[in-house]
Amino acid sequence: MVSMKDIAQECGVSVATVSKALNGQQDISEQTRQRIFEAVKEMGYTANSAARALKTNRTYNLGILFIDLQNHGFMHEYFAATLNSFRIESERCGYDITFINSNVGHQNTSYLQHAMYRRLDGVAVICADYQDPLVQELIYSDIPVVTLDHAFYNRAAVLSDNMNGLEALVHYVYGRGHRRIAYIYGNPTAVTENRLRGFYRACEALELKIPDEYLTECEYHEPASCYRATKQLLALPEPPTCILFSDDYTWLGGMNAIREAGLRIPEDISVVGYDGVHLAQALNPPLTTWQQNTEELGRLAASMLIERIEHPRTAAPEHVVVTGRLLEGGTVSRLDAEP
Amino acid sequence: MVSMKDIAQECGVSVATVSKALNGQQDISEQTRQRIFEAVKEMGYTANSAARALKTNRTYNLGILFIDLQNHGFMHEYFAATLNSFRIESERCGYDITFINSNVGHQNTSYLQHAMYRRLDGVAVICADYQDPLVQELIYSDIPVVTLDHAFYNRAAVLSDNMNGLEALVHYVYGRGHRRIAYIYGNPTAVTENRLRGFYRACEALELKIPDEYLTECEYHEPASCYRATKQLLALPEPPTCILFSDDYTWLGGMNAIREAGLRIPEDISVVGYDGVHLAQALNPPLTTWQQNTEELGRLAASMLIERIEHPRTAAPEHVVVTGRLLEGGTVSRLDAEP
DNA sequence: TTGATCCACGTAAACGTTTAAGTACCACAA
DNA sequence: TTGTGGTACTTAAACGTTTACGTGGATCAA
Repeated sequence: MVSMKDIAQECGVSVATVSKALNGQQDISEQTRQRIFEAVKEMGYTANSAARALKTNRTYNLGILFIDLQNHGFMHEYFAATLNSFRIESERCGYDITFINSNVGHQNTSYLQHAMYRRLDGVAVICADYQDPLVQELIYSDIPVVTLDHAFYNRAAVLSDNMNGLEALVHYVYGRGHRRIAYIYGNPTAVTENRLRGFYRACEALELKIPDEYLTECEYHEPASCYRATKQLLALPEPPTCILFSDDYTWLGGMNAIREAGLRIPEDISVVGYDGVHLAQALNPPLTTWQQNTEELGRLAASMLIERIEHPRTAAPEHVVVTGRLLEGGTVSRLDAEP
Repeated sequence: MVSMKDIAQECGVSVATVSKALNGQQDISEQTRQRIFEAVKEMGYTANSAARALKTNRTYNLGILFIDLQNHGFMHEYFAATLNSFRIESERCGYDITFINSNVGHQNTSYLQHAMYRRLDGVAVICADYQDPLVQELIYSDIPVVTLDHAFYNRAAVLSDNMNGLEALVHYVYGRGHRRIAYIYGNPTAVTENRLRGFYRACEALELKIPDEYLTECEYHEPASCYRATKQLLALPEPPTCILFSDDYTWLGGMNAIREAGLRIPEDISVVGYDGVHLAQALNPPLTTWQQNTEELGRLAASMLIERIEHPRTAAPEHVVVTGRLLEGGTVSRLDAEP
């Protein structure tokens, strides 16, 4: 592989001169710079990132912690989309990304060790078990960190507005005349708890009395569990006129239960999802839901992280909230009479 | 950051001794080895991958070319799942992965240059425009390469059995009594052309005469375009009894058209997808489709690539075909009478 | 003429490893 | 005694960069 030494030899200059010419230093004459660039092209020189990293202590590599225990991997649209936009922004800024795992060189290591081994400039925690001590060790290390949907003290974070999102959804269906509103929420995490909080807040503001049976839990990303929960709701003596579902994917289980009961959407019952998954928008009618701004979440995570890497002193560890928006599909009817 | 030099000083040995101890060389006494490991733990030493790479010419980093022009990113389940299993297998073997792009250090470069800059040990082309000269430059470079769903001369490849898959689907619906079989295929790529070939082969073997109107194209990953194509099929004087769709996602457009026409699935019309997307299995009835073995595709791509990296002479550049399987959902009726 | 200034380049050390080759010491056989 | 062989290290060079500092020559003012 051709190195700077070869270029230097070819051009009859020192290695330092080649380095400076390629890095745009000012104390190189236009003539020799030209000569060097020509030689680089002709001989097919490519810089060696490892050597550069060794010398400069900068790898231009960002770590991503993306551990999902259920092993849906990139199949979860919310994370996939956020990850994608994180990647795009990183690349735009000249950074590559590396997934952090615990298998460095055939031996089991901690996430932090992996990050240190690769000398990552920074780390984004996109998806992980935040209770895991190994995750916390990484977050509270000396490496610049940004977390998604979880806020840590003195660490940067981007947060989707889960509480406001659910609040807005309740207000929306209320505005269309619904009073008997049920909520099938996902099993407890920081995210679902925030949504639940939003639900309560809206109910309080609207002075809505929601019976206990209207609030049920279902397993995250498990349509079958949602199917059962929906069935129970429909079997109530006084069933809800509108059901909020934990997320667009799980909702499919609910849809099956509703179809099976011979009910039409939205004529007989209204439904609302959460996420803005593509597929649910291809259905007829498209699902009314809350679309999280994944594009912005990923982009911001990357740019905040890079900011903290490149300007450690000026960039404070903020917690930024990204707002989503209502996707008004066709699954919420307008009720004229109030019960 | 603590380096080998610090460890050496602490233990009163040379740097070479530390290196050899850590790398499991045999000419180190058990005593000093112990001392060194203790110092490593106490002082918190982590090896520097850049320095190691510089010296050994091995980065234990695999490149992934994953360029989708439509920018669905990881949202496409087939690629997402394959990528995920590729990643898992790579990590199991001690490799990290790096996405190849064209933005190295703020300047526009070729894919090959990026790969060379990072000194990637090998590259997997998961998703890309294979006509692109920059992609071909990468594939025909000196770097070990494996491609997905495209075979190149003297290069390793893993291929999903698109032809057999579609052939099997036709045989399946034929076996259930269908004769008027339509196929809405995706716009031409190597993949869709193979599927179309499978369709023709099955028709030939079964001596099926398919009218021209039964074969229509629709835009890849565009439910709306599939919606229109389906509508046209349903409006024919003699509509098909079964429609094969290009893929599970696009099929949703077809589903809407069918629902809109007031037809029931599978009582009034049968449908078949391709891919085995999770969501389509959550519908009721679950879609009958061909499930590509993404887990195996990704795993094999990684292990073949690593094999070629670690044993360049013994590992020949094979083309391996991975077979999928029929997912028998509930969307194909059994026809008793033949038309 | 001298001395200051500037330009364009060279020198050399350093980053943290790996590894071929060398060496000091000891044990043991002849 | 000498020679041989093995063990457990050390030495030193090398990988490809970057960068602080040095330097020789040209220019120019006094």
